[in-house]
Amino acid sequence: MVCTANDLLGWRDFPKGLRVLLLDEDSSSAAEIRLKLEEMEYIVSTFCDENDALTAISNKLENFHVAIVEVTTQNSHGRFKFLEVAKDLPTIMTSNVQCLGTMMKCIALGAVEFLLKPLSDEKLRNIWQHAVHKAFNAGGKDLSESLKPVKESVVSMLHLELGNGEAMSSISVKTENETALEENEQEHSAGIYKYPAPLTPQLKQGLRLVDDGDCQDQTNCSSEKESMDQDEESKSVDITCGNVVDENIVQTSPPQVLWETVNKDEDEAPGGCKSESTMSSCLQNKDGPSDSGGDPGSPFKASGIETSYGNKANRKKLKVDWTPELHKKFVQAVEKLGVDQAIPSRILEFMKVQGLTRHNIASHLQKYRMQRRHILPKEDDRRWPNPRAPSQRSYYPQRPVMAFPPHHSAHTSPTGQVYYPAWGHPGSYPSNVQMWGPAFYPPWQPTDNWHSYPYPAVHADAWGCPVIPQPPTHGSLPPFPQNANEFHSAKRMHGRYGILQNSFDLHPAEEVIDKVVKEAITKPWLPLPIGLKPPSTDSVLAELSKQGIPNIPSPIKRKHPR
DNA sequence: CGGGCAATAT
DNA sequence: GATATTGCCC
Repeated sequence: MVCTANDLLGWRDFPKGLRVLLLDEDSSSAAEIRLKLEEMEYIVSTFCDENDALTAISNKLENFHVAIVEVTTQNSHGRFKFLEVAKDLPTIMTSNVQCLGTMMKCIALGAVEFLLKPLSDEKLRNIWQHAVHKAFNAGGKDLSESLKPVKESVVSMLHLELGNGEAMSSISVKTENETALEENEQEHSAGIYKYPAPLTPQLKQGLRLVDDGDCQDQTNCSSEKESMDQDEESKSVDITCGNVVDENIVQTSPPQVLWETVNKDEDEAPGGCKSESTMSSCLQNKDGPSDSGGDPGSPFKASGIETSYGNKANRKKLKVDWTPELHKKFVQAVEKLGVDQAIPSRILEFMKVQGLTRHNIASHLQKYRMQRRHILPKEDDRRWPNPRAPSQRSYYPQRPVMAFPPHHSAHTSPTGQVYYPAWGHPGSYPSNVQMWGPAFYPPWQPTDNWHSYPYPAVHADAWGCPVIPQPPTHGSLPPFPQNANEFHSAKRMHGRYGILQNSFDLHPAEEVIDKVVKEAITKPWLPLPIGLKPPSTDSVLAELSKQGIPNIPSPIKRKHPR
């Protein structure tokens, strides 16, 4: 499946760093446009003279990703020429006058769009689409150099496989909602080439909208009823709803919101309208500095979504989509509350996410605990071969409640351990792969094996798993793979693998390496010390078996019979 | 009512 | 198969 325009619509801030050639004889107009573009973080090169522009293009086509060219009745001829010369550069024509003939000719000559002046923010904001469109439709061969990075970047962001165009998960890709968090993101203005992912901390939530649902059950983000709590940081959960029957995308312009289609085949039962709705968090955090350019319109200028999909007795289940952000919030809540206090209702209260129900939380909590149970005991087993002698009643090691700072670049727990957020910073969440791991590590955890091995690449998992500070030897490494390309397990292993190789001398056995990699791939949530041989479940079992312990109680089993 | 777990659904 | 929802028990 190929990436469709729909997939791209939400990347509102993608264009940062995109280079725009602006050709406009009207200097004041040019200045104005330039200013706007620059506010949007495009990089603008202004030309008043057509020939200069052409020269610039011919010299360095790769310096531009998209062009905006003013056309008048006087200069139209030259502009047409420009279009022909610059046919590899997505060119938007603009003019004060609307002349159908001119428009037609421009388009015919390859202009991607004709915009009437004045060029509003709206018009300008999305000009990047042409670059992306070109990038994806020009075919690898004649794809101009300037657009390749664009393509790569987009591919990265969409978690597509590069190369063979096997854009696998394009449909399953869920855009992540990112609170353009308060922090320190690397603001390389032109970073698009280097760090595509971080570049888009502004990536806003993607909401899957399926047509025809009742979106407005209890939880609609649009529900203005008792809107969010009076508080300042409430998020809300947005539910997309509707049946899975064919749906068309509705592109709303509300900032940070992407309505994305879920093209599921309706192989569903004919009669039974299986309306699967998902609720994804849509941070409409007012606090967010995110609204940089803010949408001119109301932050929530609902465009039809709620209105058109609002009714329906079809009150089907709203499936909560635990986006990383939502999850993160959840984890934070749990951590803040402390394990003993972490019960659904409190978590719910703490999270302040509109639309979430206690049940949702409970469910998630259940999974969360399951994961912990699955993971921690295993690590414990490594230390204490006899799993049958649990030292604690609780599966959740107690840890002092700690107050997280509002930002997540790093947290320091009372014990001095440094905690990192799941993915470097919220903006760089590279995938929709949920990573489950312990939110709390037992105090003992980091003290032995963990510390002995360099493990700079992976700092934490989604659960806010603590990580050790970077060893000096790897101090120069980035906090986390910054490249969204590394989104899926195999690739995410890159970092680990690198470490692995570094510690090759410690464990030269290739099988070991393979095993480690395999397991790491299989269980991406495991922040395993790579230098250390991480036993797979099987190997653990085998080892235990060798030691006379035929099996270990399944962690999945209920704690106590009912 | 609400927590927690298993069963069920998607 | 993983996740989320439902159902049921306490």
